[in-house]
Amino acid sequence: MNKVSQKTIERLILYRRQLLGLNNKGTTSIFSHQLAVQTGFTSAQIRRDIMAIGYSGSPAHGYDLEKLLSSLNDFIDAPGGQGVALVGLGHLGRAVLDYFQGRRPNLKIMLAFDNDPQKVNRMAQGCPCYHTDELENRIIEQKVKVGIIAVPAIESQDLAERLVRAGVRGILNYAPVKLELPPEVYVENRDMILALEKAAFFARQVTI
Amino acid sequence: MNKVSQKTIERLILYRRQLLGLNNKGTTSIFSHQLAVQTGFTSAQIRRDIMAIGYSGSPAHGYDLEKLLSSLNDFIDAPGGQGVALVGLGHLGRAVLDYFQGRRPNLKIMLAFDNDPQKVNRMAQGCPCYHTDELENRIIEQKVKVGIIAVPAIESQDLAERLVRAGVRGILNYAPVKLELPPEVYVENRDMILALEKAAFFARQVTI
DNA sequence: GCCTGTGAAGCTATTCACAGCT
DNA sequence: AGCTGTGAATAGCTTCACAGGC
Repeated sequence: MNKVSQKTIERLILYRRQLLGLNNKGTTSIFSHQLAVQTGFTSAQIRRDIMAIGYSGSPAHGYDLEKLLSSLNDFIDAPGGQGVALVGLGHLGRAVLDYFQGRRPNLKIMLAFDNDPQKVNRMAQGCPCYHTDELENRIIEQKVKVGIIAVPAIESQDLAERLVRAGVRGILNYAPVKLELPPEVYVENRDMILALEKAAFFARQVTI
Repeated sequence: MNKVSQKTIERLILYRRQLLGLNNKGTTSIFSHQLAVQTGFTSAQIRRDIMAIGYSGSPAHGYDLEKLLSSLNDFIDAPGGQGVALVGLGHLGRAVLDYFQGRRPNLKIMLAFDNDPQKVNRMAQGCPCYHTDELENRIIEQKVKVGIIAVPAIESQDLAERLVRAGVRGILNYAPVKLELPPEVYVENRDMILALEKAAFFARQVTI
């Protein structure tokens, strides 16, 4: 039941989000074709993905919302929750906090780091910010395994290496840089410049 | 020679970035296996991609850097350059300006929009910010075809529709929302929350 | 010898389509 | 009748491996 592709995980996360919304509205069950309309995937795709996490619906009533949500949570979330370290508290770092903080009960940005004395030793959206000098110590102390790189390109490789040395195993990288890290470290690249160049390219293509 | 997949375009953009760096250092030609090491793709992949844009190297000298760059530019960029409209000048919008502005000569964020009177009718990183009420008029006037959604989730659908009505054909969407837009509009989703959930998930998996 | 360009093979991901259930 | 679960088919993407050229 384990070992799921990156694409599948992305969809599972989106299903969960959609289902949480429905759950709040009082819906108690759903068919794959309904979720398909709401998420933009095909119903066959959804059935395959749900199969992959080992949950089964019933042909008569579709998927039980509560149970499916709890299967999704079990699959996606870490048992005791996960802490995240945010490196860089510039506009991007603050944007990440704005968008994210409090959104996922099992995932919390527990530490932020920056060099700016104006930011160091203050709270930002419920998250303490420390000087980058303290990065290794604080991360080891808090046993954080997930990091976010939100610093300028030039600083990103060095800080990523320091995260990894402190035990981080998954990095969300916003800098437009290919990080060179040991292969066991997972890197999710969200290159801000690439994204815009790509959108601009396809704005000119005839879709359809 | 046209019609290239999303994945191919992403790689082409990264090749170009790498090659621009080499060009500045005075390199004049490169073999696919060298670019492979520098970018982390395979040499066969690189040769296929370069084939797709209709450029040919020589077995003896590899790819001529100047010529390959100019083929890449011809393929990736719009002939007269493209203007971009940024909707939302909060932390995320400013981060986009910080990272992007001045990076690509053929792509310029020409307009920003926000509701905050503190921001309206001022410049931010060389880009004028107008009130959101002016969105349609300004975009039509400037013939902008690319938009960036950097507003809270709740506002994103409405603003995306307004962009499209004003003629925008490609949208970079940072909000954690599936935008419902006509199929001819290209949407590049960069859901900030999904990215972090995904990185957290794979931080726990045994890569390799 | 060592490169490029590329047909063919191999993989991965998605969709089809239907048996089986209620 | 209308759903799920899933084998089989298809589509899409990447790598292999080698002919041909300098």
